[in-house]
Amino acid sequence: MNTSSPPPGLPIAAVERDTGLAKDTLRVWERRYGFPSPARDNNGERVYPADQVDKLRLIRRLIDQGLRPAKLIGLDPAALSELLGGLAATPPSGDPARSAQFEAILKFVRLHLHEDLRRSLQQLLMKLGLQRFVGEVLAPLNLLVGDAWLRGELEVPEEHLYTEQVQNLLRAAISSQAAASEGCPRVLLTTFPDEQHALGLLMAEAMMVPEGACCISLGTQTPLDDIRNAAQAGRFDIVALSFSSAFPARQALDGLRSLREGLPPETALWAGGTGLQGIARKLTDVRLFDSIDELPEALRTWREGHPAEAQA
Amino acid sequence: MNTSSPPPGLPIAAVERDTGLAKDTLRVWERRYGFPSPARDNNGERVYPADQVDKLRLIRRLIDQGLRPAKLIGLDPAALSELLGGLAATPPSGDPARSAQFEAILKFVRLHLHEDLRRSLQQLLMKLGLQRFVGEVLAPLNLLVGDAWLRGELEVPEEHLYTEQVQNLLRAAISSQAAASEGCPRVLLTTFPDEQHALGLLMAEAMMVPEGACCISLGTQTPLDDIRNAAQAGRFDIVALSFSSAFPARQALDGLRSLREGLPPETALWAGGTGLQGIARKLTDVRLFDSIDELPEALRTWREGHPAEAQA
DNA sequence: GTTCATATTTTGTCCTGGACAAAATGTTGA
DNA sequence: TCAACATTTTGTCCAGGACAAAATATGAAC
Repeated sequence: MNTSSPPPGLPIAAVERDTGLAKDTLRVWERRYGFPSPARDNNGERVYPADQVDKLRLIRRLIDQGLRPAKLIGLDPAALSELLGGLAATPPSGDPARSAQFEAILKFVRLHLHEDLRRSLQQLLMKLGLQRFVGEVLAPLNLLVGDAWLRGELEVPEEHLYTEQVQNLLRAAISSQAAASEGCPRVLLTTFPDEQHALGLLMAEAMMVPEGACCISLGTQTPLDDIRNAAQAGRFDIVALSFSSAFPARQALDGLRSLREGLPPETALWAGGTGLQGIARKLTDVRLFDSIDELPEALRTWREGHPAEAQA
Repeated sequence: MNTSSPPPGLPIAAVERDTGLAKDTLRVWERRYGFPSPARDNNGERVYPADQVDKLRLIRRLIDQGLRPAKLIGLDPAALSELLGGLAATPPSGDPARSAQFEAILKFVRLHLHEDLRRSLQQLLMKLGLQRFVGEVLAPLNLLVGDAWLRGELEVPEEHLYTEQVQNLLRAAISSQAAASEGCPRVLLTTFPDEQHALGLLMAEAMMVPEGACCISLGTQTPLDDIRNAAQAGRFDIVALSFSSAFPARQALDGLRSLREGLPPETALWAGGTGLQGIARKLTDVRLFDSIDELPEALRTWREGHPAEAQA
């Protein structure tokens, strides 16, 4: 705690880091739209005031939701927040009791009550079992957390706290089930290089391990060539990829196509996650999942088509 | 598997992603040193051949080790590899039996034998207990893996595989110990925004939880302001930060200083990891750890200085 | 001969302003 | 309602100049 100095502002590299907007984009917006309008330091370099960075953050989130810069840059922060609030696609949720539980969990996240958070998730996991926990709790909860994040009700530490706790729970649960080491099919899980979110992978793993699949996760951000090589070297039956909501559709499409070409035809390619929503179904020989609930059945279907290997 | 087309090369954005070298840097090297010398597509945009990207990757690693571009750019890939090999600071390691185990584990990583890898780590964990496992196995093993990675003996998937397995093991072990929820002191763990590596945090947590500390991890990449806010709001006694080997020293120094100023004096600030090696000890009121082994004793020392809170 | 302060080189990042293709949107006709 | 085409929007790329921070070399003082 020290004397609060007048807000000095951030250099362009910090703004790029904080907002996710490329330096080139920040400069071209300034030229084109007149916003942002950073001050300059002695060296002529841009210095962005904190309030402009905040507005940039809001704009960034709206763009990720499909809106376009020209319509956003003129608005004031209040209007932007309102837009974000209206845009959040909170699912109606059937069971009111379950909804109440979700609200309680969200409250724990907001208040950093990590122990309460851990305990309530743990209880649900024990009550429902791993697969139903993922499908009925984590999937909707992730949407709720995503919406709250969009609305600005959650900040970075809260989102991180939630992710950490869920990760701890899932990894522990998966570990305890993973006795079936020689399972079938062999599934390779990972994400493309620009995808940082690991929860989707863990959830997929949690859905498949109880079915007896042999899941090997490479974590996030594996280069395409490496995915291809690892899949062939490890004789995997299925390569599974996860895409979170803001992943650029084109990149996903191109990547999946290219990977499909590079993989042997007998290797299945599965992809899921909210990032694939509006994707053209033009992909041949790639299984797209609208919901993580489809995974167990997809596994069973795969087994029916591969009776020989199923007992290897 | 399709017909192998002649190497088309990568656009500058992909090279930035793959090598970690900024687009501006790639262009200024080309202007200054004549390397890289990418082809151009119909639109006049750079297209980097794969072999140049490989060389750039080697150069990048050597720069991270402290060498300078001018001396590296002229060398051919073989010479660069040799430099990397000679530079690897493989620690001598005392116990030969332990060394053999490490070699076996490295072999499992190289061959993607994830089940053997999991089992051998698991056995060592059971035999040594969590704290000794981290200090005596993971710490040296991380160095070995880092060296192998430097030399190019490990690629992305191997490194990811290792990280995933260790993470699974540690999270499961920590979860099973974490009964002491109301522990003391309260420790907040995280990393700075440009630090992606999570293993250091988990290892620190694994060293402290058995001592009865209440550890809350925010995972990687928390903005400075958010670290400060979370630390104050959560009434943490200690904020612990982890820095991996290539973290820019200046950024660590500035960040730690700024965080120190922003935190209440009664909140301790601890920092560790190979990224802090050559850092000036000019930081006042920041505890720097040369080795993770120092953590348990540091905790005990802290408790001696805070007898009142120790039973709260 | 070591330690500290000062000069010199190296190096990464920032700048301007122009260009253009890919994506998104609007329009037209079946 | 959908597909094909025209138009606008938008992000990324380019060249080439500039400069401060980091790294290294030089020299003075103990």
